[in-house]
Amino acid sequence: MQEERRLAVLRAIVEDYVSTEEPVGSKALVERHRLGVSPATVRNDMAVLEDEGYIAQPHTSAGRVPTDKGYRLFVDRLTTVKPMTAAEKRAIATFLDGAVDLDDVVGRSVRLLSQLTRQVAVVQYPVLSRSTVRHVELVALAPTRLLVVLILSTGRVEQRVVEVAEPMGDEDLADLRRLVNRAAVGELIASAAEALRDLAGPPPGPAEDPAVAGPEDATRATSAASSPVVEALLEAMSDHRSDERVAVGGAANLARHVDSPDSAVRPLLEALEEHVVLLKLLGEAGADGAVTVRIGREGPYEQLASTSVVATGYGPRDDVLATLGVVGPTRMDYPGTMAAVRAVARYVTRILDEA
Amino acid sequence: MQEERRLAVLRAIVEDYVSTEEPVGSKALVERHRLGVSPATVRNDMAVLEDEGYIAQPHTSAGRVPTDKGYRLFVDRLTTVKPMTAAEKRAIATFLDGAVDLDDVVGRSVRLLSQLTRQVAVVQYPVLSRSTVRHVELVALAPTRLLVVLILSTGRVEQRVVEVAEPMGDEDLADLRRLVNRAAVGELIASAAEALRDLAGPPPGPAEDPAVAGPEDATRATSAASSPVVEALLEAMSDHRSDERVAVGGAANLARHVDSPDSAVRPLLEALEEHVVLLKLLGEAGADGAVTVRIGREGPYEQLASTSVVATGYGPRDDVLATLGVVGPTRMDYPGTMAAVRAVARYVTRILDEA
DNA sequence: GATTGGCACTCACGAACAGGGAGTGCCAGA
DNA sequence: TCTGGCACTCCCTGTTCGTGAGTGCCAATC
Repeated sequence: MQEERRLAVLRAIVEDYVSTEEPVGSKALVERHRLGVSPATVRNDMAVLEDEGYIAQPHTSAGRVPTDKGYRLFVDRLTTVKPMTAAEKRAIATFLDGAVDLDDVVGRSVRLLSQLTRQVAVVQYPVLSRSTVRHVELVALAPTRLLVVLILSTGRVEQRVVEVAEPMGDEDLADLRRLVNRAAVGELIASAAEALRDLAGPPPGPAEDPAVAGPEDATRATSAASSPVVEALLEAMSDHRSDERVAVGGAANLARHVDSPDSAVRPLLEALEEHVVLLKLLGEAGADGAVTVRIGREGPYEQLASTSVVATGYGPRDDVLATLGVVGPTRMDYPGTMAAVRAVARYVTRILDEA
Repeated sequence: MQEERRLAVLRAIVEDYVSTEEPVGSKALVERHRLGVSPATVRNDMAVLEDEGYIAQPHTSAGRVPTDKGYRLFVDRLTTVKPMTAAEKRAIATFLDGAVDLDDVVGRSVRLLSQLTRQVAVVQYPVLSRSTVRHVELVALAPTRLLVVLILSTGRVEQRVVEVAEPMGDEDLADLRRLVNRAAVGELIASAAEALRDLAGPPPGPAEDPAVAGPEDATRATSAASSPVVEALLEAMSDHRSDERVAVGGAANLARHVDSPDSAVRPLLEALEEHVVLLKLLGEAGADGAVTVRIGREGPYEQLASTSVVATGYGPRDDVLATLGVVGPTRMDYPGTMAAVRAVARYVTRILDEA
């Protein structure tokens, strides 16, 4: 009974502190919330909450401020994610629908998310490892120079220029293209990589049984070229740079916190440029629908002790392709942020599904 | 004679103010620089410089601070761009040499430039308008769905998915591919666009003389498909999004100025996210070698009155493909920044030339 | 036993104030 | 034309002090 009220008090403290940005006292609390008790009672509750570590005082005779633990309890038990309004949903849908390609989808998402939450938004590009090879294209730039283009099911395009030992004619090129595509198209990139490695053949024994690979496909020129081409493809596939790509938006929102004392804008700005750090921050995302919240020191970086991360996975058909989320001060509107993150993840998933 | 010394005083003021970040007084000036005169003399010079608008006092009885006009004079007449050391040059070269593709070149440049200058670096992607079409690739995703890939001489790849009215066989596809490539490859994108428009043919008269376009190329399916494909290509070519692409790096360096009063980090952070704004900031770049400096209010944005831009064009063979530069507070090390910008532009140009 | 009103206490914050110091302008002399 | 000297200005820092919001505790009350 009193327990229940204590939680109500905690909720009220969190809500007030988030909106006013100032430590909240017992008197102000009973005025702004219909708690039905006197300030003195609230004070008693506060004392208990403080003992239990949910709130703290910046100094004696100041109001109370939620601790990380307090926010945690708030997020876990005291809040229900408020659904977006119909108007907001429509706005999200139309904003994302205009996207022309993958880069654009990601770019729009990040802008949208940062505007919805007025925080810094981070969107990871769909990772390669789950995607399949849609097509491999070879273009002759010069007699011994090829442009290799790898097109993936996510819409991502990787390209490499390779030099080959011998000049290739149109026929050779067509043969090689057919060969490579036959091996890779439709496969997950992991298995495609394997198939391609087989194709290139083991370097020690170049005189392998040609009948296995396909007798009439392998002219001298194509087999000479296949090795560097396959190498480029493998490199493009395993290139971690792609896995690590993220888009960041709304950094200007940090300026709002520039005056608060411990907000530590500096390390966050630095983190935003280190994409590896960002990915670690986003963390392992739960499946679609489950929004992960990491509060302050729960995260992996000591320097970001006063920042929280709200993130979730996205991707078609329960296949979590990547993660998106929001980074902001621990003092943030968790319900609103979680709702926005969830909504955007859903719509992005839908868009990718359609494409 | 006195005129000369006055300029020396101005130079000394700029240098001291840039390094100390504090208004500089007459006494400190004679101590730190061998001016060979007394503080009183310097004070007289300062009074003249202030009358002429080159320096100003934040308040009475404070030291002097350069005005925009003062910085301008300093940049134009009092400074020689100090060349990079051999070690720096080597570092730049090796850092940029590792790049695998265009995106990587740009990404590395922006990181390099921000580290060299400890400011915010901005690098514009090479613009489409000067580049030529290297290849157009068509890939069938489904019977009535094509992936159109446009490959440009700069290494940029644009892609679009288009729906066509009638199913296309492999032959149709090959025909169309040949047709499109014949029209566009090697052309500047402006003339390629024109050629493509001719190819699609005027919609009112579909029964144009087929002999002109090439009799056996145009099967029913290909001519039905050509229109949407060409449309997608034209869109990709004229898509201003590509022209406007820029990379930004080193935003964390802004945190260094977060405490200074009028530095106005906020609008700058906002500007960094608005790529159109950034491009306007970089401005029309002079040819390679000529570094443009815009100081404070010389720039187009009132809100960025206390930020300067140091920029230059880059691109192979006097062909200015794009612009790169640095954005920072008016109080910045102009000689060092100009040297870094110039050096990076040169090396990027060389890299692009080789590719 | 939980709640409440009362009361003394603490401490951050802002205003008012004084002293020190860096810097200036001006003037007379070299 | 330069220099030394001098009075003046004002920013900055530290101090003091009053005020007010907020707390903790206790006795009284429901």
